[in-house]
Amino acid sequence: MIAHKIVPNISVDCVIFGFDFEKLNVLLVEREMKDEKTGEVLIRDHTLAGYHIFEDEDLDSAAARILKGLTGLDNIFLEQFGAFGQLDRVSGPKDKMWLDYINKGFADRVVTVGYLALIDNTKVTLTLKDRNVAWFPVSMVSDMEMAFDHKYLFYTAMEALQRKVKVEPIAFELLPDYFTISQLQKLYEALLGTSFDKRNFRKKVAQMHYVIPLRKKQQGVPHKPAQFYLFSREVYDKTRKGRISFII
Amino acid sequence: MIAHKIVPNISVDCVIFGFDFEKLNVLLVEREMKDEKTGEVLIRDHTLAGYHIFEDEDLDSAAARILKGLTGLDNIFLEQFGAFGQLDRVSGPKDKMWLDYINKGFADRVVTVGYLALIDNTKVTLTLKDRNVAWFPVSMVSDMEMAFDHKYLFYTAMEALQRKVKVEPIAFELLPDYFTISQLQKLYEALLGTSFDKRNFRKKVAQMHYVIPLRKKQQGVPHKPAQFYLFSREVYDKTRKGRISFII
DNA sequence: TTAACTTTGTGTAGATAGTACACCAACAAA
DNA sequence: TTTGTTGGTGTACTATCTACACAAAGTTAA
Repeated sequence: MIAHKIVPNISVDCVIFGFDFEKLNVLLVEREMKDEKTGEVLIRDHTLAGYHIFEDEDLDSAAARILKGLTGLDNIFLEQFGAFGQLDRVSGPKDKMWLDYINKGFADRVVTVGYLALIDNTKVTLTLKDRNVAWFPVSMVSDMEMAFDHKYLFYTAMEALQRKVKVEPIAFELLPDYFTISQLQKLYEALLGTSFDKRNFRKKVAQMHYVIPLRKKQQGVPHKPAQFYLFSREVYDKTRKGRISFII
Repeated sequence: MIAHKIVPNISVDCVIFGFDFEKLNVLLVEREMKDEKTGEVLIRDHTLAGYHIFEDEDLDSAAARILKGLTGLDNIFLEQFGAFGQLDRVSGPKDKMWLDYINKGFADRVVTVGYLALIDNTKVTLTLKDRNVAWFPVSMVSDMEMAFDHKYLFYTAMEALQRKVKVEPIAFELLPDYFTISQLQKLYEALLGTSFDKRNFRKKVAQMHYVIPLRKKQQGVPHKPAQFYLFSREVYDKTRKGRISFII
């Protein structure tokens, strides 16, 4: 293992979203610091998955590295949602104390680049055990204490996600390869915080020729089994209409 | 004037767009370097408006500072479109030579944050004289030589602009306070590289209640004078419909 | 084996928005 | 008064959006 030199004033933070067929979740890392003598808990809050970039790696690679380290996953949807450089973003009292404590040679002034990651929950959950990493419902974030400006980063990521999801077929990144229309609908409802009429939603999906029905059906469910579908990016790219819709 | 210390490895670059009622333009700075002895031109190309951030300023302020320095304008639409951190982004042969030449203590590895600025051409043009700064039609950029990865930044900004313009009422930032519908149509056509049917376009504008007709008309034009309109952000914010339009 | 439960999956009618298309009106200049 | 130029309007057709109710296909429990 090569020791990489970090860039002390540039970091990358990942807002990692997952969907459990019920609600949208975000992956957070617990940050804890105890008084060495008394054992008193001085800091216990959460941070996004992030780290400083290395001197010999670009931003996207740094984000991918962090994601892989935490989830074991490769080839994940990962996209920038902004750069953050407020002067005081890492200098709250707890944050100062923390940086002192871990003593890694990070600068006082750090610009971070935010990445948003969408992962298929069914493929993870395992690698996380015995680490201080866990999924939290996005609705819970408002009540949590978070390090640095990470709560702000989270909400910025959330807004970016809601904007993108209306305009690009990225929601599928949060679903397994095979999914039902109901699952897709629940996902959009969770993402946008709304609810849709079932028949109208399905009519819409029927127009998306890149959402392709399979011969497979659910099995063992105590109700009428649903049909599985898959998302085809090839079909999407081919049939995509460059529609212009001014906002009214 | 206080001397600010720069951050050697973080910069901001502004892609400044303007509209002259005919086409979309971008503001570029000429970069020239001559051999000290022979006078031979070693470098003559263009860069975006950019500079390293200062230690005591955040990213948005740095972008605003750069914009003000170049155009004299304040309160300009200015929005991030990405962060760029490729390892080799400032290390082409000419770029190395240039950085050596200007010798400002910039790092070899620089992460830049791209900002896109939209300005009302009628308010500038003046302050630019006797500087190596000029407007270029965006269609001309493909044939120009540009410093660093600035051509790539430009195209990324262009795509971001085209995306945003379909979904947010930011095009108005490129027009004067009062404008005609034809000017608005030409602007959208220039931005998106398409053309629209006049009647349908005007029907659409009529639905945008935030585009408000004035009593004023054009004067001194050798044809039927057009009515002026203005954009009202207040009305926009009030009447905005949170429409969801999945892409098909 | 029947009944109860749960989720799937379907159609229609009215309203709204999108598209394609041609001509007269108002002004300046010659 | 004619010419040139841009501004400004309406209609018929199609596509999409919205609101809304009930039978079908499974499992489970009586």
